Amino acid sequence: MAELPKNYEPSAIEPRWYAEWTARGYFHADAQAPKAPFAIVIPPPNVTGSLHMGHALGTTIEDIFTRWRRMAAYNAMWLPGTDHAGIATQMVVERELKAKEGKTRHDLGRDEFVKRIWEWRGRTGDRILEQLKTMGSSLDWERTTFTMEPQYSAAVIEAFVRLYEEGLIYRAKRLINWCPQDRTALSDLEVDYDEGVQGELYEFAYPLADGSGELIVATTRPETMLGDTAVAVHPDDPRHKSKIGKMLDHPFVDRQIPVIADPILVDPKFGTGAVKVTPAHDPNDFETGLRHQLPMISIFDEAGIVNAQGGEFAGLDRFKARKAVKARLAELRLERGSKPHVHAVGHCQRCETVVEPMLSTQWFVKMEPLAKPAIEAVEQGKTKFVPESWSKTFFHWMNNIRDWCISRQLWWGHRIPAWYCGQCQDMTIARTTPNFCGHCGAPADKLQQDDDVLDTWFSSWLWPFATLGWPNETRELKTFYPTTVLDTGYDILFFWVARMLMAGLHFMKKVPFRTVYLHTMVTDEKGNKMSKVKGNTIDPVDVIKEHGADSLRFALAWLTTHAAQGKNIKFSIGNVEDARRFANKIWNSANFVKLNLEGYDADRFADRIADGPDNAELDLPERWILSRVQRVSEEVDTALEEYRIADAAQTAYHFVWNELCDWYIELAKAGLKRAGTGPDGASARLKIQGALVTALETSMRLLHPFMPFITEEIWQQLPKPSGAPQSIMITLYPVRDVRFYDDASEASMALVQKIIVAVRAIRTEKKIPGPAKVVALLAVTDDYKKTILEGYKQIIAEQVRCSEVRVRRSGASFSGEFSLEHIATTLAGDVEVMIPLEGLVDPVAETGKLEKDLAKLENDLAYLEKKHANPKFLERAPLEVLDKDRAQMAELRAAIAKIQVALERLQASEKRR
RNA sequence: AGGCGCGUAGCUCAGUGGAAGAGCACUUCCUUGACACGGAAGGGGUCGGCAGUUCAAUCCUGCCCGCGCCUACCA
Repeated sequence: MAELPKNYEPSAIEPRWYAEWTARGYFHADAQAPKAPFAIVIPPPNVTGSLHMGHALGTTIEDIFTRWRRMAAYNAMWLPGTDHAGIATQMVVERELKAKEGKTRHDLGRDEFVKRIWEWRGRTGDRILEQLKTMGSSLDWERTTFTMEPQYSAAVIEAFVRLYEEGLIYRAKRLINWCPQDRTALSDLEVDYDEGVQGELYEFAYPLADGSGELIVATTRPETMLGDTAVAVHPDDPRHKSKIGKMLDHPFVDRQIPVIADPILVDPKFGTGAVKVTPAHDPNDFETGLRHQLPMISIFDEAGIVNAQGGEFAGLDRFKARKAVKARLAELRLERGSKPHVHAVGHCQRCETVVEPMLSTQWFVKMEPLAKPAIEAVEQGKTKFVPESWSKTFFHWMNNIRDWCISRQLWWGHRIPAWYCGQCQDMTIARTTPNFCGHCGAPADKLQQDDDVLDTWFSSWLWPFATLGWPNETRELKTFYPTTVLDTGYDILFFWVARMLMAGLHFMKKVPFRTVYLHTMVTDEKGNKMSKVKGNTIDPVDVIKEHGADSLRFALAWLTTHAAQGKNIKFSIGNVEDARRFANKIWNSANFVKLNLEGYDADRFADRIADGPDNAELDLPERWILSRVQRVSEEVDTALEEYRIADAAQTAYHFVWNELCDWYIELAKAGLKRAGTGPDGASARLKIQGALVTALETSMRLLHPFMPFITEEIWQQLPKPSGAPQSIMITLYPVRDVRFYDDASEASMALVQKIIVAVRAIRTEKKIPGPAKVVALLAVTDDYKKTILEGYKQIIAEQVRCSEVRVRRSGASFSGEFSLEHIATTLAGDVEVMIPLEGLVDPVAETGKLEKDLAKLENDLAYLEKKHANPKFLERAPLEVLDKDRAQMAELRAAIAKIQVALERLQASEKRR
């Protein structure tokens, strides 16, 4: 058999297998298949997107779950798709239009511009989906969905119309978040608050109209005074009480405004105790305006420029207006000072422009009736959060939910299905373009459709069922809804997860997913958010090119613990390099196995272990490794069931590296050497080869969800019994086979390992070079251990490269066999391990070392004895603890006795000298 | 301001009511036919501080000190 290349080269393997899997249709799940369903829908990346570490993490997690369940014979379906991403996409195309043609979207007009976006999409394709393929994602590509495609759009409109008919969608003039740059409304969630912006609290005076004085107000936004329609004071504030009801002169516009009393808005302890009220540009003032029926005067246009209401300041940008207003107030001697003030300023999530609260007619979803069932569903455990602590955050937001502004003044998106009649002014809501006004019957040409489109999230919240054919009652929905797991970053818990729960319960009457797995954010190694501007990004595409998708995936899986809130995955390329070393280790272990398969017959070995290990006449190392691989399989499977991804990955890693490679392969080398190449050794060879292949093959299946490519490549090359499947993807995931659980062999092997380590430690300590042959003497306390060690002394000798191992009962003397003054001694548990080293052992140093060991053991024993001298402990501690302690004390006493014997021996030889 | 969470080996992080673990880094030795992207043997931690509950606390409770995140309208 050809030797594999020395180092693993992922680039030679990964694309080939992905193509093969796709061609064989392994990723596709048949909705008719008579298997238990397992479904995940991908959080649809933006069409404009390019693969970043966040996608890589989510993809890795989702593919691990999907492959794992697929291998457990579930009907595993992982649904791909992309989001039209309203603002983001429109911005990209607008920028391109500007750069290439020097035009704005208004130059083209709406229809032409939307056409250009579709063209752009056709040109760039779904680049992000192609990138997901390089990750090894086993997505069911036949089900790829785009949120703007006709079928999906119909679902969005259906949802809108139903909610409207149910009275859960309404159109109203409200104070909303407005982005003057993008010139659109934003939902509350789309506003990011910059905490702690250093600003100023500016004070100026409004003169009382009756000339009886003035009222000083404090504000962070002086320019909004152009829209003031009142000044509020606290009704019980003695400083201002007398002014309530009086009028104030506005210095710049021809208007008098009242002094009103409002205990909600005004905190008398803050500022001057008087608050200017601008109902059209501040949420609190808006509420105050409603309470007092104040006029609401908008002073900005949609670009944030002062409008005609601003009198002499009309035409100025908001920030220029601030300076101008302040300057004029100073001129008029109305300025009353200012002090530094730290406050929060809202920015547009997309373009970072300071958001302007504006009075505007928009569409809203009434959220409370939708939130209630979602809260109940989570309370009742119909959907579970992992980690569980996120449910608290969820409840907090859901219990304080506010109506959702869903209209956007964009061109790219699902246009609101509302038509306004030019004849009767009434509004018609319809699933398809109406031919007549629903109210007065006016013909279509009198109808004008609403210009606005829906918030992108209004389409995404339908994702788990709209992708499966809703509103039609499809077989897909029946099979795959509710989906099993939703995996996403915690950053979109409110944007997406909470809203999907609400939509799913409302439209499908069932939760959209059983489990929400919230993963953390990936940051750079210092914990900073990765950003192109900062230049600290790690591009998964580059990482895959250089190190392979398997390494990237394994690195991420290794780091994916149940992360605490507020903690991120600090990622560096070093993590990938570590994973790559692991891939290389696997590769070379497979190489070793393949090089040692002379004459191996997989069918014969399969027959041999068909009834478990007892009838197979296996030796200790084989019984041990086959037992271990089963236990590890159980551990990994359990960890995945509990969403402990890092634990699963690390458990498999440690098995492969530390047990299979470091121990079993070394034991197998010796075993194969012993068996030789002749016919006499055929049976012994078969058992060892079989154990090697079985352990490695099982490891490949265990690791396949984490590292799909390398495991497939190696799996393909391993000999398998006839009738084996064509691909590792369609094998069964390893589940425990308890017949191979072998406590006795594991215990024996643990003892053997302990002794091997002890002998090696002596050799290292005494600086005995490799080839030097030594004899190891073992003194044991009981016959059972003596029997075991007698049986495995050859194995020990092979592993520590000594010429001979002799075992005696403690007390039985080795004297007469070796010169006792030159023996190095150490303990492996309670087994005394001695190596006679003529001329290499300094009796004084050896005495010192042993005394140190003795002191530690005595200290340990004293601790336990003291504990056991406490009657309350004996009375209240559970039996297992007592037993464990007692066993430990027995072992300690035996060990102490051994050291004492060794010390006496040294002293005796000292005397003789 | 409220809520959630974190503080464990030099670094990044697991973990458990019964005298602490991993990866990387570090020290010494080893190119013996799977792998130097390797092997062997090691060093290293009063588990943030103080009190309490308990037979027993790194783990539970309270307070304190540092730090992160989320939500919120303080002019």
